[in-house]
Amino acid sequence: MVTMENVNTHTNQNKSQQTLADKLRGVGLRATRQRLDIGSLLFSGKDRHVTAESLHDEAIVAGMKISLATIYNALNQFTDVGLLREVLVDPTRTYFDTNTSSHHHFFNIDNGHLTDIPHDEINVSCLPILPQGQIIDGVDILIRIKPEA
Amino acid sequence: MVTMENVNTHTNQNKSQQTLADKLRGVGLRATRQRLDIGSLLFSGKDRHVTAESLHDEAIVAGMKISLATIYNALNQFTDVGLLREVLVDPTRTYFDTNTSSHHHFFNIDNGHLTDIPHDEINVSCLPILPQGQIIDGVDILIRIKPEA
DNA sequence: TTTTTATTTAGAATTATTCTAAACTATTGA
DNA sequence: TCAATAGTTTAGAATAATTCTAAATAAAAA
Repeated sequence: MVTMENVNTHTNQNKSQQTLADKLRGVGLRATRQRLDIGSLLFSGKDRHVTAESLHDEAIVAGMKISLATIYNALNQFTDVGLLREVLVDPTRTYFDTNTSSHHHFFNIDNGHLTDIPHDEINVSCLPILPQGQIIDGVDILIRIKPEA
Repeated sequence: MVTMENVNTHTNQNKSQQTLADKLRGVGLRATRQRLDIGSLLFSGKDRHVTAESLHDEAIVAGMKISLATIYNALNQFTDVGLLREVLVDPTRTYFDTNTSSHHHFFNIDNGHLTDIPHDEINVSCLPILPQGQIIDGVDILIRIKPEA
């Protein structure tokens, strides 16, 4: 029996889900429905900044059946394997960034909005002397901005 | 009656507490015993990075009678008036820095140790275009370091 | 298939932090 | 100096983000 549920509709959605499944297996994670759903929200084009809560709300609105615990698990796993990156801006909640390339952030202290600064638009010069025997793991630059006047 | 408790012992401790009292009144805070105690731990020479918990532990060891809630209150008030500065390095707890001048941080991801980078040892060039109508409130640079090899 | 191993999830637990409201203390002004 | 007032401290409750537990479920392997 063929229903709408098992017909392959050949949409872009399907195609990107397929790619995503490979991506997940490639990092040693099973391509479960929940992870594919989360991935479809996170990795469909534009870069995003989400919290566990915001992503869960979004998933629910999109009609996905998924628990908050699973969102937390997935965000942490995705971060562990390098599919996401944590951004520290607010001590009360963790933000995750789908852009894992080297770049920095503007944080609007007025409305809590976070935006990327392209890598080539900022530059740290005159790097300080590192403590003995230590090497750099990463550099995070956060520019807090606010409305003029 | 004169006891050890109300004799002025003319120590450096006393002197710095006096200065501190003025500092507190200068920012509109009453110079209570608790705030003086906390201040004596925070502002006695070298710059420090503390959490509410670590400072409370330290105060207890020093024999000070002070509640954790008061530590939280004081750290937040001191931050509000510019005597301290918050540093975001760990999503699970807030660090406070007694160095409020413009500077940045090394964060040792191996042991969680935080150290200052003097202002003149680091430098951001080529500042990115700000979103329309926004101005910079501050710039935080965090360099994550780890043991070599 | 059947078995094994990973994943999901509800709900409990944990943890940092804030809140509440009552007791206390510094400051003000008579 | 002393009472009135306004700010402070604190125990303990409350909150909120996140993790944990253990049982049910689903994916992969045999």
